[in-house]
Amino acid sequence: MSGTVPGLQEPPPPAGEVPEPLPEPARDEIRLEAVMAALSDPLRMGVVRKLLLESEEFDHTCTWFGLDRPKSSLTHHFRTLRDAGLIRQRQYGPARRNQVRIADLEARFPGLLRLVAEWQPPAAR
Amino acid sequence: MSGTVPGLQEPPPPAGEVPEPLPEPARDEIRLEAVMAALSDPLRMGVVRKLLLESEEFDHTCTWFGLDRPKSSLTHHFRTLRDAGLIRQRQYGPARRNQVRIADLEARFPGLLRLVAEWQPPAAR
DNA sequence: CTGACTGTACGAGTTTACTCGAACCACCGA
DNA sequence: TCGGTGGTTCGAGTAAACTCGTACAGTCAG
Repeated sequence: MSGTVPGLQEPPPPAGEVPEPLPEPARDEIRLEAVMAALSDPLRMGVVRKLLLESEEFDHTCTWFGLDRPKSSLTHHFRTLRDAGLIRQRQYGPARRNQVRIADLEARFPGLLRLVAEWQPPAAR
Repeated sequence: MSGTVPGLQEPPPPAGEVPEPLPEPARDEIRLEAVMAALSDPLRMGVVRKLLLESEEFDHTCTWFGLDRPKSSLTHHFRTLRDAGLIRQRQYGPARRNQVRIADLEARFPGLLRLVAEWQPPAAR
């Protein structure tokens, strides 16, 4: 595809046991208004959408998304997504890999992820 | 049901011609992230949910919702909902009546209104 | 051990949203 | 004409969110 964005190629996580997820709300604790608030930011909406559309077999680190923001900003946004229950984060050595909690979200708010996947960014970045 | 909330009984709008809607985004201009931001506030989520569940033949004024907030606050929240494209407002004499833009929202974000209708408020007010 | 890599924690500045009082306006009925 | 009702606008205070630099911590390869 377009080769401008770095990091689209990323090695899979080291094979072996899967680390435990970082602290996150249980399925029944995910609140719709918190999910809405998390998705009201275009950057975060784009993160979830990209994970839904382009992640293949394995989950990805924060740098895979090619966002040109400082690391502390990315930490903030990914933590917001995790606190809202949208993504799950696992620590693979030094890297932290992200995936969408598809089963939990589909069970709790069916159809919502489809809207995110079909979302059109306001301006092509 | 519970008789604590005032204004559940409300007369229908005066019969006759229907006023034009107040300025609002066209169907294709409704942005998902703006809708999410509007629904991230529990008060506004409750407004849309109540309209979906309890409005019957006609649309309702702001006081029908029984919200104990100053009028200027309600103006702010209803304007936020209208700017995001969630509700349509029409001026009936001195009163302003609200309805959910069901057809527009269902066409643009199918399934989203169902999530709002099934939403559970964090604490029963 | 040292450096590269990924990411956190803290703190501060800036912006945005929410909240509300006060003054005002339009309409309607008596 | 005079309230009462329903709602707006302005402005300001407060709270929350976003943004980011700096410093630091853990892992891994050499």
